[in-house]
Amino acid sequence: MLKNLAKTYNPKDIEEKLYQKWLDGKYFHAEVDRSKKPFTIVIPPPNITGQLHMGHALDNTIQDIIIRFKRMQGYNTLWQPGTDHASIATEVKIIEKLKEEGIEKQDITREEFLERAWKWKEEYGSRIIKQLMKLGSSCDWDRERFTMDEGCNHAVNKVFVNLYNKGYIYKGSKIINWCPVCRTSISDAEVEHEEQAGHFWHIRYPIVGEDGYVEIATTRPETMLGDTAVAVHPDDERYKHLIGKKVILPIVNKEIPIIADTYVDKEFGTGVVKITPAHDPNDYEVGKRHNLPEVNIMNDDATINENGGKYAGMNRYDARKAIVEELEKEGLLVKVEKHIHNVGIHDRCGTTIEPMIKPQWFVRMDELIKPAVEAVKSGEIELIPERFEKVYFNWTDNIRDWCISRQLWWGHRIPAYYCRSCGKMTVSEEAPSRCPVCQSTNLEQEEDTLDTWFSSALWPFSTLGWPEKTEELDYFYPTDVLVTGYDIIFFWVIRMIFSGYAHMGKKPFSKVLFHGLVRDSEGRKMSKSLGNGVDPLDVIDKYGADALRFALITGNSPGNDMRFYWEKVESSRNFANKVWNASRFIIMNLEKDEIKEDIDEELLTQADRWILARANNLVKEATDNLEAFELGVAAQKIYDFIWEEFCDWYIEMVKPRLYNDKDSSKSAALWTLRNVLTNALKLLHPYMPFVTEEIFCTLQDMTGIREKDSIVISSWPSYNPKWEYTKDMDSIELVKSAIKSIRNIRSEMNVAPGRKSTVIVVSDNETVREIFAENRVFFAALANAGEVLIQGDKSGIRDDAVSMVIPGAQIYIPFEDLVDIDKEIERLTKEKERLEGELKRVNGMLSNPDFMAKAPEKKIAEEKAKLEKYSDMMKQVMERLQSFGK
RNA sequence: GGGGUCUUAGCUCAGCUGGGAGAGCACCUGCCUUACAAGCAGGGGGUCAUAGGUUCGAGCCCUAUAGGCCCCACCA
Repeated sequence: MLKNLAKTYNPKDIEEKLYQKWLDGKYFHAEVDRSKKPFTIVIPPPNITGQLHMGHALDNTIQDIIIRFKRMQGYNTLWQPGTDHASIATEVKIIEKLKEEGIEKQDITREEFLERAWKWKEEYGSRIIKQLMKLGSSCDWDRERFTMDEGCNHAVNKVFVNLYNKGYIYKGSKIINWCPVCRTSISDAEVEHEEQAGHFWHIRYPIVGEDGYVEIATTRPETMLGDTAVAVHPDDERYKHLIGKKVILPIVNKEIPIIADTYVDKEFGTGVVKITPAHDPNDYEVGKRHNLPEVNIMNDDATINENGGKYAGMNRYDARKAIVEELEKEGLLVKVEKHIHNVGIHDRCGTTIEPMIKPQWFVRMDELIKPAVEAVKSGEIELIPERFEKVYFNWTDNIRDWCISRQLWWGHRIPAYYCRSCGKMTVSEEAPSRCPVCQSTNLEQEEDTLDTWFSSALWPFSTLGWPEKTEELDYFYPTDVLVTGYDIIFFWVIRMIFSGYAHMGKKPFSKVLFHGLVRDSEGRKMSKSLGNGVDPLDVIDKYGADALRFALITGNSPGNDMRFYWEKVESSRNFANKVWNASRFIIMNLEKDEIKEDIDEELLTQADRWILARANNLVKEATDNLEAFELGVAAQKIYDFIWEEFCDWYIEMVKPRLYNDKDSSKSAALWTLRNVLTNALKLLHPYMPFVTEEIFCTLQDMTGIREKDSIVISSWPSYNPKWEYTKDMDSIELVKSAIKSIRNIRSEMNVAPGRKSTVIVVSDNETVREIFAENRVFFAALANAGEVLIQGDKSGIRDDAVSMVIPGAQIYIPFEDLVDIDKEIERLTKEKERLEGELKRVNGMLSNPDFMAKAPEKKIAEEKAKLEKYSDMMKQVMERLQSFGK
């Protein structure tokens, strides 16, 4: 079986097999178990239209790391998965598909349309789920939900009726954002603002009964067709006398009043504003204040309607052009200026929004938002990083009613029923058979559907069974942490929070962990139109899921955007390979011997105790970091430990013992290798689930020491005081610096790699000499030393031997050929200068009375120890220099 | 207009509650050493944007300035 451990790690060979094993083992499945503490995450449900992109990859990797970590810690973990029906996105897809068949949406019935939509969902809706599996996501797939499944539907209707009955949902004609392409209203959150280069047209409106004009500046001349007033500021001396008079609306030739309203900014434009209540939100407000008529001049596709007279049928931009031409012809156009202004566009399709007055359904937010504000203020819900609280409060402080109705077919149809006989409306969860007022059976359901986010807002409890009183709901709710991008804080996070309080009476989650966007290597957003997107599945295909996951997590901090680099994936892949090979080495050695689970601790060497202590320390730190969601920091520490301390130092140190069957501590070496490797694999598992599982299982099969069938359900390593790092383990650090010195000298002196050097260690400290004596084997193994002499003084050392100073000792390497003494002096002088710098700093601190008085004891002690160390090294350097007569 | 955030080695970024500047990649020099060349060993490279301030001590805290990015906002 070991022969199968290839020289390089090949993710393709194992990922699918292992994922299937996890599914078969039901390791991701959670059942209510009151004897264990639950830990729950609900997935941000990906759209059924979606394909896995880097944003998903990052979001789900973070969730998977957390959930795997918690699972190993012994929590009863539930990662609740599911998908979102994505009303507009899906409807657009269906319409596109219909078009390919030459069918327009209006050519088929609602029922036929929905039939096709469901078919589409069955066909493509699970695509993204399969992709999430490739990433290694450990969701409880047995509990997969869909925002339009029966249960969620039930929840949506229930919530709608509840809110309606409490007066929080109302229907009304208000000005809303209209997308002329999608032909639906959208909420404020779905409008993006884009700076566009436009124009300022200065137009004259003739004053009725006088010769004069008022000059108006507008960016949208076509809307004049719907003007019902002209406004000035009440205090504007220039126009005060005109208030109450009338102007003739050009082209339309209609008299409209000049009104006074403080909304007008005297300084801006000409100080006179045309008022179009039906197509501008501000004008709408002005219109309400002054009881102005609202003249809608547009059709749903933003072409001019019959109110636009001869312009009827033109689209908004053609009409603009034609109207400007006509004004010019009539001498009413004063001038045209270039003007940059903000234009609202629909975030889904990029179409310029047309404000329109239409009957729509709204959620009144003022009351509902209160507990959501309080929760974050009091810390009951924690946003990570904290700075997003400002963004959150900025939105809640300026909250406006939420327009929830959409003129779409795909979605939750609003449970309101109109009586064709008496006109009365009934709102109820189930379709009423008769009108409660007139008993007529001639009822008709509201055509509109709900904003897709209406159902997403209920996700944390609808997925757990609400409105049924399920065990799951009782046990897993509130959930623990929500992981999502900061870009949907308004769409989703806030709405889940207020919904949780409104319907459950409890918060939906305790913490929200925000992450940033994954950008391309030049820092641009990945987008289809730019063609700069990197497909996570390509990355997985080339380098493996573990490499992708690790690359996405390392080197960035919560909430910050990051750039995607193939080089980073490559280095993560190299790390996976490093782990693979180190394990291969260990397994190859374990194979030859019989391994026991326990060890006679007497047999452990200093090096063994050192690496066990370092591993123990890592357990503590990585666990702390993970608890605080500092995933990148923990990953870096695990990486450094495995690569440097474990592979580059410990494994190299242990080789002589492994290759010597007579070595009495060989079994201790093997035991330590297995022990440390196992713990390291566990710490790494949340990040790199596949490679760690493969090795973990091989290791178990090999040694016969078995914990669990899978690392997924193995237990998280815990800090063990027995292996605490103690002072005497510094001996290994001392040996390490000696080895580094020898390597350094050899490299600088261009010693041929194969050639052995005699090494003389000089120390007047007996303890230090003992340390080197005990560990002398490492000099040959790690630094290619030949004879190693350990002595108390410099006797017998040639003057031109090259030396390095380390704390408490000097390392000499005599060369057969004469060494360039000047070069040696130069080296020593450089070292002297470095030490002088250090001593100056330390002495400066210690001789500063303020420092001595105010700095903590511990810090002072540290500095004193350093002073001693550096002084000693300095002394040695000086002696050496003096021996050269310097 | 309001708010956030960033400015640290050639590039991309870490740096946890203030206590001797780090990683990956790139670069230079040796090595195919029986786990790994997707590797090993050694090395060069930073006045932590600028200017003040707080502090015994500042990359980290405060203020201002410059530049980049982002979000929110009804100036026609």
